[in-house]
Amino acid sequence: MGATKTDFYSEDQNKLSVIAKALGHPARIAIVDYLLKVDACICGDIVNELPLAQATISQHLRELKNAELIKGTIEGTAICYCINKTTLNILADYLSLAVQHLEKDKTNCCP
Amino acid sequence: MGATKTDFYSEDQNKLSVIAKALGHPARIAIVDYLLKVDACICGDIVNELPLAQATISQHLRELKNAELIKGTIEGTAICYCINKTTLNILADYLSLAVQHLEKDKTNCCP
DNA sequence: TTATTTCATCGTAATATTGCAATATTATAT
DNA sequence: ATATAATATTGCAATATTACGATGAAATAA
Repeated sequence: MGATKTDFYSEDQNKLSVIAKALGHPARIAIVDYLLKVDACICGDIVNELPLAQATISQHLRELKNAELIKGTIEGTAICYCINKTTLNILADYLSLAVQHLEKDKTNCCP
Repeated sequence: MGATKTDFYSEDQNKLSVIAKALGHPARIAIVDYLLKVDACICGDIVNELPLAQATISQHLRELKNAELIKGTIEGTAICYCINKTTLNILADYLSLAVQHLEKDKTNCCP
């Protein structure tokens, strides 16, 4: 056991969970923060920003890329990463709607 | 190896990753979806909604509670769960700001 | 060609997650 | 007190994640 029953859930649910999971590690939040800060697509100086080995950073970047949260293009010797707005939007929209829905809701149980 | 270096990251980064991680499983997205749908704090009929054993659901609920994404109060024999708007807001706000920031940004590298 | 630089991948160890059956806990009903 | 109902916890097996050193691949520089 230990394998997620992906088949059962809706596409949306699976997609949302993949995006959330990719953000579910402080290093990857830190990478996103950094990419937001430098605004452009500065690349692997991320290694200098985090206390992790290059191999580990590369692995985290791959997970962000698998979740389509970042995209990257080869730029000479380096690689240029930047945030994929579209994917970030999917989760952002879901949460906005959820919060909005809760805002309207009067039932204030579970104090 | 295999233990996350929590110490290095900011409180915000850790908090955000904990929330995202809790949403990083389709069953837990499905639980949140269900809690949003029923609007009130209907409880453990969640077991009938998902193809998982009661023990597994309980475990997922515990993780959502640890991340403070849901709160619950004892209601007779049952327990009444509902979404914790405050926590959902933390991630929602972060993503909204990120998207907003990207909107402004002209640099459209990484095509 | 031979470095050097930059990033990716492989192999491996430590740890965490997922899922379930079995059992425990807690409150209500009889 | 005993039974029932709803949820939690425990123990365990399967799998996934995290992190790193070592090595590989590709482009540039010497």
